[in-house]
Amino acid sequence: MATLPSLNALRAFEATARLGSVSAAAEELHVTHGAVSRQLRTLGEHFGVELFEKAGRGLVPTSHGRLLYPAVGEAFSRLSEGCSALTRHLDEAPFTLACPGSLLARWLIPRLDRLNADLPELRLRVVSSENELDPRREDVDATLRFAAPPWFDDMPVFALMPERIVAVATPAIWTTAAKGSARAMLERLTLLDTASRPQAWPQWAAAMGVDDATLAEARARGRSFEHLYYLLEAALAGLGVAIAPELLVASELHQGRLMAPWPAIETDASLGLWLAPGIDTRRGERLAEWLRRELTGVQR
Amino acid sequence: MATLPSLNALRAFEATARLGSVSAAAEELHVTHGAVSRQLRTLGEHFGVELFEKAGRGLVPTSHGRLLYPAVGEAFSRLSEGCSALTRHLDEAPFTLACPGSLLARWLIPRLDRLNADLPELRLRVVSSENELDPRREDVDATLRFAAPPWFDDMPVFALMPERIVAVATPAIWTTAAKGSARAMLERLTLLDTASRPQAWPQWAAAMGVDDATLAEARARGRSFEHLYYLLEAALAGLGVAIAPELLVASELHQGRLMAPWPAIETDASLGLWLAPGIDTRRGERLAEWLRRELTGVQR
DNA sequence: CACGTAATGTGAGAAAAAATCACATAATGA
DNA sequence: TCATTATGTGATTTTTTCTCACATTACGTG
Repeated sequence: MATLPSLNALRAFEATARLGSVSAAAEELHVTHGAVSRQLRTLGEHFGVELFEKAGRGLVPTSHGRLLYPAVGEAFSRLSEGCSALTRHLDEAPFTLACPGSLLARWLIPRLDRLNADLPELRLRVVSSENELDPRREDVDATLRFAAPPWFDDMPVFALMPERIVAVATPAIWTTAAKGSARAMLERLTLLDTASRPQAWPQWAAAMGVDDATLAEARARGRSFEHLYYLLEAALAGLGVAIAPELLVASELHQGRLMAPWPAIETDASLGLWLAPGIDTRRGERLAEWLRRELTGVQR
Repeated sequence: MATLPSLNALRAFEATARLGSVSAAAEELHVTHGAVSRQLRTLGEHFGVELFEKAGRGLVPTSHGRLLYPAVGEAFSRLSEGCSALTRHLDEAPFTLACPGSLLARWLIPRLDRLNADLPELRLRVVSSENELDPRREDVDATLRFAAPPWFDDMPVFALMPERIVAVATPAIWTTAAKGSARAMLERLTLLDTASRPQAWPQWAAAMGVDDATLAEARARGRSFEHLYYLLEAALAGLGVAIAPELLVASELHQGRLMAPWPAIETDASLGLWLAPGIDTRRGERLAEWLRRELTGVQR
C-alpha cells in the first residue's frame, strides 16, 4: 500500500471537487477558505500535479483531479455512511437503567414520564432489583443507586448528590412522645429501619452525638423490615420512628403524613449513576445531566 | 452528513482492526504504539463506546467495532486504490522534454542512453526546436535551455549551472596568429558567432576589458551563422574564432580539434530546466537532479 | 508460581499540522 | 472602469498529534 497523502487534504479535495468552490468546501468543513486552499496545495504537491484549475469564479478539477475524484468521493461517502450507521445504532438501542426497587418506586417512577418526554432518544428501559444490584450486569447500561466509596474504578460514575438520611414518624408520635434531645427520643420510641441499611441508625446517632449504649438498647427494642416499602408502611401506621433517605420520604414529609424534627444528616454514601464500561457514554452523560437537574430542582 | 470523527483516528482504527494489534498498526502507520492507542481512545470517545477489547495479547473489535469496520475498511482501500491509480498514471505517462537543437545534438544526445537507463520510469521523449522555444507549449512537460533572468515566475525553474562562453579556434589559427592580448586577437582574426547569440562577443569583450570600438571593427569583419552547427563547422574549417557555450564545444576542446587560449567567462544566463505549470513536479525534479549530477560530473 | 516477555495504556512535553487573520491577486459582470 | 466575488499566500497562533518514558496487564515457560 503506497503511503496515502494527508487525509484531511483528501477531504478538502473531495468537498472542493464536489462543490466546485473552495469557499463552499470551506463552509461545509467549518474552516476558512485559506485552510482549504492550503490543503489543496499540499495535496497537489504530494502528487506533483495541479488538481484544479480556475474556471470562472470557481475551480474545476484538471484531468488529474477528475481521475482522482471518483475514488475519493466514494471513499468518503462510505466512511460517512459507516459512521452514521454506528451512531444511529447506538442512538436507537434501548438504554437500560437498573435501580433498587425503593428508589424506583418512590423517586423515579413519578418522574418517568417527564424523563421519557425530555430524553425520548434514550429509549429508556428501567429494570429494578430487590436484592443487591450488580452494576456490572451485562444487559445493563447504567445503574442508579446509593453507594459509599470506594467505587469501582473501571466504571465511570457520576456522583449526583450526597445521601441524606432523616428520622421520620407520624405527627402523632412526635406529639405524644418527648420532643427533647435525640437521646431522649431514642430511649422512648421504637426504631424502625430496613435490613439493607443496618448502618443508618448508627450513622444518625453518631451525627447526633448519642452514645453507642443508648443506641444499642433502642435498636434492640426496634424492628427491621426487608424493604423500604414495608418500613414506610410501618412508620405511616404509627409503629415508630423510621430512618430513611430524605429523598425517598420527601413526598410524605411534604404532605405532612410524616414529620422530621431533626434535620437530615449526610452519610458517606452518594446517589450516583454508574456507567457500564464500553457502553454509550454520551447517553449516560445526558441521563446524568437530567438526573442532576431534577435533583437540584427538588432541593429548590 | 453527520460530522465525521478524526480521519487519522479512523485510519488507526482500520489498521488496528485489520491487524488485531495496536503495535502492528503502529508499525504500518510508521508511528509509535502510543500514538495509535491515543487515536483509538479519541475515536471511542467520539462514539461514546469502546471499539476494542483485550483478547489475549492483542485486541479484537467489540460488537460496535465490528459494525464500524467494514465501511471503514472499504473506504480506506478505495482511497488507497484511487491515489495509487493517479500515481501510476502519472508515472506511466511519457515525459516530454523540449530543448534547442544545438544543445540536443551536442550535449544531450550523447547522454540520452544513460539518461534513459538511469530514469526509465520517466519514459522520456525529447523534442527540439530550431527556432526560439516556447516553454509554455501545451505538449511539453519541461524545457532545457540557456536563458537570462528575468524568468517567468509562474513556471518552476531549476537553475543548473551558469552559462560559460569561450572563444575557440583550431590550433592552427592560434599558432599562426598572435597569441597576445584579447585586443590583439580581435584586431587580427575573423570573429564567428551565431545569430541567436548576438550578445556573446560583446559579453566576452567586456569581460576581457576590450573597448567597444575595437570590438565593433572586428565584428564588422566577422561572420554570423544561423545555427551553432554551422558555426562549429566554420571554426573547425579554420575560418576564424568562434564564440560558443563551453558546454557545447567541450568534446572538440578535449580532442584538441579546437583550442581556447582564454578561460571561459560567465554570462548572466544560466542553463535551466523550466517545468510546465500543472505538470508532474516529482519527475521534473528527478530529471533536474540527474542533469545536475551529469553537469557536475563534466566539470570534474 | 514467579518471572521474563510482549502487549497496551497514559502523563508530560515536544513537534508537526492546521487554522486564522489580513492582505494580495484574479475574474466577472454591471 | 469599478464593485463584487473568488482564490492564493505570508506570518502567526492554535490545535492536534507524536514521542518518550514508565505503568499496567496478560501470557507462557522453566
